[in-house]
Amino acid sequence: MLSYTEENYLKALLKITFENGSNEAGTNELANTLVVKPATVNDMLKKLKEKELVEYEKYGKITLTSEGRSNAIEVLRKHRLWETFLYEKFDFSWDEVHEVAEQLEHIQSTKLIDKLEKFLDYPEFDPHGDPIPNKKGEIKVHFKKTLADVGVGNSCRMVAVKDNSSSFLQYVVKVGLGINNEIKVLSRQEYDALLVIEVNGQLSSVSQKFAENIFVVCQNCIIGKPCSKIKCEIS
Amino acid sequence: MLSYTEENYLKALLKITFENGSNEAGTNELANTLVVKPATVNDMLKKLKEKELVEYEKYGKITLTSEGRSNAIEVLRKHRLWETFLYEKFDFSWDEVHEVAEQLEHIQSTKLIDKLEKFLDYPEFDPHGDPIPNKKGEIKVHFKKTLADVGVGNSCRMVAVKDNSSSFLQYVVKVGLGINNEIKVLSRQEYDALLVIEVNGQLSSVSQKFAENIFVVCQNCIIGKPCSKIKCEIS
DNA sequence: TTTATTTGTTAGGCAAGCCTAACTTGTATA
DNA sequence: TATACAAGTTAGGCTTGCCTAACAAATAAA
Repeated sequence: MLSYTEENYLKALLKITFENGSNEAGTNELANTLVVKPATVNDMLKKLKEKELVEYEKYGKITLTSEGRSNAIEVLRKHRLWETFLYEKFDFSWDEVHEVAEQLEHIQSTKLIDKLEKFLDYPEFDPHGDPIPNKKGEIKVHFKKTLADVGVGNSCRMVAVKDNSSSFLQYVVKVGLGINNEIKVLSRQEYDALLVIEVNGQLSSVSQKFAENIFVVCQNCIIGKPCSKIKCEIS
Repeated sequence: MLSYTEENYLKALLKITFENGSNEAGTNELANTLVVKPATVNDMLKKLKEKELVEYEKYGKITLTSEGRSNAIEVLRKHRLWETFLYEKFDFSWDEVHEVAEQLEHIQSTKLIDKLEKFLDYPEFDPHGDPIPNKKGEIKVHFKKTLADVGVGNSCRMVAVKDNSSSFLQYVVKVGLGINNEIKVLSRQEYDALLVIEVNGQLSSVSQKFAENIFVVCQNCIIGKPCSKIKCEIS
């Protein structure tokens, strides 16, 4: 049985290795993600190595073992199922679900999670558009591009966000955006890539940074199928 | 913000004082309930006193302050709402709900609990028949008698159990009993008060100890209204 | 009322997770 | 290649929540 803290370390490692597009992570990187000091991470790494959940040598890189990885995926699965539940059944807004799901993801009960999944009718994506691992730990590989990649005059549909910070999510809502909303790119400033977009008739200017955090599919794409060369490697 | 452990101490105090029919508890008693050593309880009592959640002097009795009590009731409310949820929506059996609810009761989110309550349509009693405190912390006073109080030849309806141990609950199921089932008392042995009861046509012999742990209402009673002089003082 | 037993307290210790401060190793840059 | 900076490590310390062992107080029994 893993502690709440151990689960969070594994989950953070999964997140980092996914974002890096490799299967390696560093001590500082992990410390930043978890908002603790590198020294603390070092202690924990010894424990996780002892339990054969990570591979790791002094001054080397950290990788998840397959045991560690499957534990991390299980936590991710719970997190995303709970997010979906809160969003769909309890009218939580899009930017509220994360915080509560952070707590719920640590509840230990296989039966509960299986029932939850069934109750939600086996969803494949959470409210942020991220794929939900199935019971076997399989994750749909998800090909995505961002709003920053869409050409002027073209339309796309939002499927997910990259940044889950509350400030970002609130901004997204302010712009009038939500999952499955259509976005039309009206112009792009040469100098700083500032975009003017249209969402449900509402015009907004958004920065490049903002646009890079909005995952989209183009008009002929289907969620879960390739829609560009930009591969979002979750699995 | 209270820790998981602090919440459990307060909840245990509420339970003990309820069972004692007084508002006092002792160190050993609390240690037994929480399955820790008295010395550990002593440490925690100092902390809870510091936080003004309990009143307590050296070698004296422990009582909850109104602040401590309302915290404890909040935990109890969450516990019972989650039990109801698991039982009604996720097909958990009667004896499975407790363990998972023990974890869920510590999730911090007022919105979540309010939505949960609404989702369940403001239930007044949990699957064990125990009253669910409302948002203000009010608990329906519940007058109950037990199966041991029912006269030979009379019928009653089960509304709750006193003992929540898994072994007891499994035994209850084995006898064919569940909430709202009608029980007919066919005979009572003079010597040891052994009862023969009939539930859905099934005859069983049950001990006095067993019978004392089954709360019932008699035929003309309504749950939540007095049905005997035996008062079950939860509030 | 004296003694035995139960109940409660104190002191000192341990593991988990966190910290700071000082150090070492690795790597990028002049 | 020398050096400076970033990344990682170690040592020692803190809090929380638990423990055991020894002791003190209260209560029940003789």
